[in-house]
Amino acid sequence: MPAKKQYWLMKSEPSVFSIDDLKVCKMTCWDGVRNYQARNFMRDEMKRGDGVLFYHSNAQPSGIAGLAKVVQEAYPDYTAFDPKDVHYDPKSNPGKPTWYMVDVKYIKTCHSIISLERLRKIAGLKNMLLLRHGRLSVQPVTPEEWKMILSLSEWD
DNA sequence: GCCAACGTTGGC
DNA sequence: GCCAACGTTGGC
Repeated sequence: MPAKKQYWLMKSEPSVFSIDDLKVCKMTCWDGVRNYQARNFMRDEMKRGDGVLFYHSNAQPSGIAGLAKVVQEAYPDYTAFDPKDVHYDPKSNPGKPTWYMVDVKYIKTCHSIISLERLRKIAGLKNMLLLRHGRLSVQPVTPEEWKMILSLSEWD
């Protein structure tokens, strides 16, 4: 019996990497996460097949832009070892990696962005981590929240 | 282990 | 570009 499907929200600045970029390349490694809480979710809990809400941060407007799914479970984020990479971490050690990433695959795009402003107005989402701990870049989403958010938009 | 200084995220 | 929230660092 397969493990129960879990759900996540992952943030990206669309000026760096947007849902349209993911649509074009179909799949990407989610590199550059340098926060321990976010790392722990990716490394310890994300499983192949889990659903991902692709969130645009620092955007006009910020909000949920599309859906993706986890296709490869955590492995070391090699950008941490590359001095030329913007996400280089001089303290990390290839023999004992600090940072991990997963691979995610494009599923579909929101007809129009589900803005943060709109999410805040929905009673059933009051306890969503996104609305309570704004800065966490990888965070769990409950099945109820997932279902409710999917019902808020048409999807291409 | 405390906490001030500092850096980063991300909404606006 | 501003700045609040909050994570990290390092002196003690």
